[in-house]
Amino acid sequence: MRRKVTLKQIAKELDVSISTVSKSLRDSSEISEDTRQKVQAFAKLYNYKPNNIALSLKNRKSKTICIIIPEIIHHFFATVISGVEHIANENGYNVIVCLSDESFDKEVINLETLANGSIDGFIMSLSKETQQKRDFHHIAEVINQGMPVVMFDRITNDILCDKVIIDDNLAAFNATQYLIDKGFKKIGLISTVDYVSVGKLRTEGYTKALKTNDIKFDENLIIKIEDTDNFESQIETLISNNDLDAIFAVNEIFAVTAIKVATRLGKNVPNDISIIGFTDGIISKYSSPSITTVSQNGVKMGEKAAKMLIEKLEIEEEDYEEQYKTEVIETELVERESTI
Amino acid sequence: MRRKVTLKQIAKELDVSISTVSKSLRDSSEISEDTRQKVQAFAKLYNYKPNNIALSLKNRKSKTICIIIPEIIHHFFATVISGVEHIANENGYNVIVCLSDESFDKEVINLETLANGSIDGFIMSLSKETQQKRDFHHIAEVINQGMPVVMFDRITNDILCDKVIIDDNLAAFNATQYLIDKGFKKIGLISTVDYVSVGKLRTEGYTKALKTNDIKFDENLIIKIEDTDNFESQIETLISNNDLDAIFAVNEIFAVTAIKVATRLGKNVPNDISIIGFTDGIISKYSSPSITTVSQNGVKMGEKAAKMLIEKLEIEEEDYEEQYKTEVIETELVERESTI
DNA sequence: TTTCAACACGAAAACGTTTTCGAAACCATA
DNA sequence: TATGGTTTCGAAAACGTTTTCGTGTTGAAA
Repeated sequence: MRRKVTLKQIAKELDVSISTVSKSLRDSSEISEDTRQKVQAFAKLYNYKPNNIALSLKNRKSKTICIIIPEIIHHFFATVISGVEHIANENGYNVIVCLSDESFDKEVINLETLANGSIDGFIMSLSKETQQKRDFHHIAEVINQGMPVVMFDRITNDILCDKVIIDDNLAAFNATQYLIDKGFKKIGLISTVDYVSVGKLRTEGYTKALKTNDIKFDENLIIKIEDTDNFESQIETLISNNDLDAIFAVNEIFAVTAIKVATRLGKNVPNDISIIGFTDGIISKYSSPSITTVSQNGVKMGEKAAKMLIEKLEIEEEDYEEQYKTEVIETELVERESTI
Repeated sequence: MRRKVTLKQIAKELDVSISTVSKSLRDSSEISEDTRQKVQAFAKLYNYKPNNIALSLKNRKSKTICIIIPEIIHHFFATVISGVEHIANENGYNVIVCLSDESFDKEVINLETLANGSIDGFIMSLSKETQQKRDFHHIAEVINQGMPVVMFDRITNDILCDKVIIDDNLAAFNATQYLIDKGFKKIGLISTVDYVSVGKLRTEGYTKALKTNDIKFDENLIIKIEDTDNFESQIETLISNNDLDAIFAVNEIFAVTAIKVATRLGKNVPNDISIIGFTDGIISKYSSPSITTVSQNGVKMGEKAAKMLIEKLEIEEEDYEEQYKTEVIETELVERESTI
């Protein structure tokens, strides 16, 4: 177990100065062909690699970005990470992944511990708790310190920064419209509580589609799920109490559970009831019947977010102008077997 | 946008030395109560936080660990990350996530770029390509440089290091035995090609169970899937050409696809054919019928791996003795609807 | 022989910490 | 007053780089 070799050690061995070694390795013209080769050969022999930490300190940048997500188990977030990682790697950046576990406090801690030189910028999606509290001072703080932040998916308008989202409202509108076009009138909605920004937006899209098509809005056809424990019974109540033509669910889990419950209640999907989900993950793909769903393309979101962040990081200090963009990623309705 | 304040700046403002500031902030008894309070108040006012990079350089450790996985989209790996992150955070470590995308080259690059001070240790699961090439020099190298490595799930015996695995062989044996106990004799196996270590082990467990119960081993009942593209047709051939009682699939995707194909072929799962999968992810849980499967508990694997790594990192240099453990995580058969 | 550029290299600062050691300044005791 | 022990602080080294600037040596031209 030999320790990593440093410039100093090489310098000592070859009886030259540290500067000479450094310059030789960087092919500086200041150094004679002779010593340059000697140094390079020696460095190669001992497998010299510059110490990243020292470089970070010197350059005042770490070439590392951090992505904070509420949950890694969600397929969507995993795909976003995948996209971020891809672009980051292409540009020589590393990715630190932090999980907030939907907790405000963990989000704060993550930001605080990493905003001290460890990383160059953040990509983040808000935790449920943060959205509920509407307390964003921790984010404002890191931005104020000059650290770029890109928010995605679960964002807030209270913070000025780059954002990448899908048009949740429009996507939900289109999904609902798709059902309406099939001739359905009694369309149920399985959504989340309103403080989850995307849940609220999707609910609004659903409502708008109904209104646009002059379909009576019925409060009873909507359930908003808070905790993830006993939502199956809520869905069961929804389906058995109303003779629904179709259901729009704001995520995969809700959609697949709706299918399961409907089937158990003796309804055939899609013949008796059509179901549309949101997020095109493995559940939608492998469910039977497979699920018609709104595809968000998490990979593309991650890639876009990473690109925006890195772009901010690489512009020179003097050229910097405070200007924020919000990118909207296209969604797509993937038609499968759960709709007629 | 104010830059982060440093010790030097505080020292200058208060007209004391850097050492005094540093000591004051660390509550050194060398400093008088007076100046200590003065410095601390000032630091708090300007929200001073020590620069992590500088600390890393000084302490020669980064308090960061890296986990390299083949694919983040796989639910199992996501759960492992979750476990690692949890334990790491508890111990004040950050987690860098790297994806090898099942590529040998990316694995090498990840190891090389991070093994230069950026991180203190690795947790990794081998890429398919690496397992196929059986080339592990890159891992041997970082270990040789004194950097601890913990391998999990997809491991190799060619490298000496800490490992955390499940007993794939035994788990597969138990799953097969479970089917045999139900009275099934014609049991199909959907596995991966042999160079994927876990695939091979699970195949062996299956074979052993048959042998132990004096059931004739039939080559035709086994398929080993290489690429993930057209495996559905292979499964279809398997099911339609043999009148199977049951199927053991070595992962979720294969299991759920088997259900889908069997259903399409007019067979009822579980009444006509029972199916057991491997990995207890969302697919198994939300499939209809839900899938009886071997639960690996990725979270526990990740936690264990992280614990082992951090333990290695925190022992003093002089107490260090080269000694490696292999931890086996218990598996569990989760009974659901896909078996009779 | 003197002068001057070109060449080859080294010293030192800088990035932001922590820590060791030395040195003033103060007080109390002999 | 001389001695010695505290108390309180600062200088400097160290972590491993890169880079600026200075300096000594060489060779050629005057």
